[in-house]
Amino acid sequence: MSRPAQPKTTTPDHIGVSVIQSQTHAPGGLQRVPQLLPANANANASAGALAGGGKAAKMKKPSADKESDEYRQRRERNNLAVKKSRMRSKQKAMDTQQRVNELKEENERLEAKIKLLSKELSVLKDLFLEHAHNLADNVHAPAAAGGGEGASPAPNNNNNSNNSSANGQ
Amino acid sequence: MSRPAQPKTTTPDHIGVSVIQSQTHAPGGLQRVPQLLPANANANASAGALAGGGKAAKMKKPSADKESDEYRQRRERNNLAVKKSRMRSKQKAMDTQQRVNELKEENERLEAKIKLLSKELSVLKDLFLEHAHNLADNVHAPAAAGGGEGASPAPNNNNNSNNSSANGQ
DNA sequence: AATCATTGCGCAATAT
DNA sequence: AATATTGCGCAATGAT
Repeated sequence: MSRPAQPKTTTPDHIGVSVIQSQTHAPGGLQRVPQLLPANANANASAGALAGGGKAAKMKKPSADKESDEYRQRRERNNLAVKKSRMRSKQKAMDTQQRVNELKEENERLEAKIKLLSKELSVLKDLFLEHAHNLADNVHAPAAAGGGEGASPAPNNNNNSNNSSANGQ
Repeated sequence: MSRPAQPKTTTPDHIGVSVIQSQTHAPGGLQRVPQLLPANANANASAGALAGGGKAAKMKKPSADKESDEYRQRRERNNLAVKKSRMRSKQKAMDTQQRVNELKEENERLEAKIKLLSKELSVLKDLFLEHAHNLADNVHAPAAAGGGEGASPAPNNNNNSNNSSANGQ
């Protein structure tokens, strides 16, 4: 659902206008109070409303002036990193989802196998019990036991049939 | 006084129809200064390179000139929605991860069960084979065999049923 | 037309 | 110093 074709990013956008996107600037909306970050030299334009204190001064470390090459370069690198990071994140999420599907499938497979094995086991057990009974009968009546049911296996095949695994959980 | 304009080198810009986005951030410590600037000031404040004459008039579409109550209100609502959406997204991711763990566990459980069943089956089969041999021996050296065997289907019943774990896939 | 939900994106603070 | 993550707000777009 919602699979926008990302009009941006790798697309021939540009409606043909100016692409101005200077966030964090003074121009129109809110002005942030520069304190920890490089942000000083920009009170040029709409100065009127801003009470930009000292301009043109000393920003030592913050070797960046918002417009500085340094700054722009850093921003760009970061944007790239962010993009990359997010891409990974998404990929990871998808992988995880995939994993779920695979595990679900395998689980079904395993359950099927268990079912099969259980059935086999059940059959064998029945056979086993039946035979045991026959032997017992023979012991008691060595000559010729019940003939009527001779071919009919397992009159008592209901006794076990389910305790295939005694484990509980 | 042009804005940083578009990042020049390999920058993913997007279409920006005179969108001066003065986002303000208020990191813990910094505070945003809600500011009142002439309504129109921002609208076309961008480089005058826009299409036709850039008049600072009333633009209907942007339904609000950045300061409008309407605007702020909408923004706030959206910010809220975004936050909510992202929260959900994260939660979902965590749930999925959780699911993976659960499935993995169940998987192990199932495999253990299979192992157990296989073993049981194996034992029973051995028992059967052994018995079958005994019977065969009896046939060759009938001590008191006689027709007593008529009802005993055992020996040849274990036809297949031994590929317990031979299933492929 | 309005509203909420999603998504891509850039910024800046942090973490590594 | 550099990249990686993360929270946040904006705006476009999808879905109601």
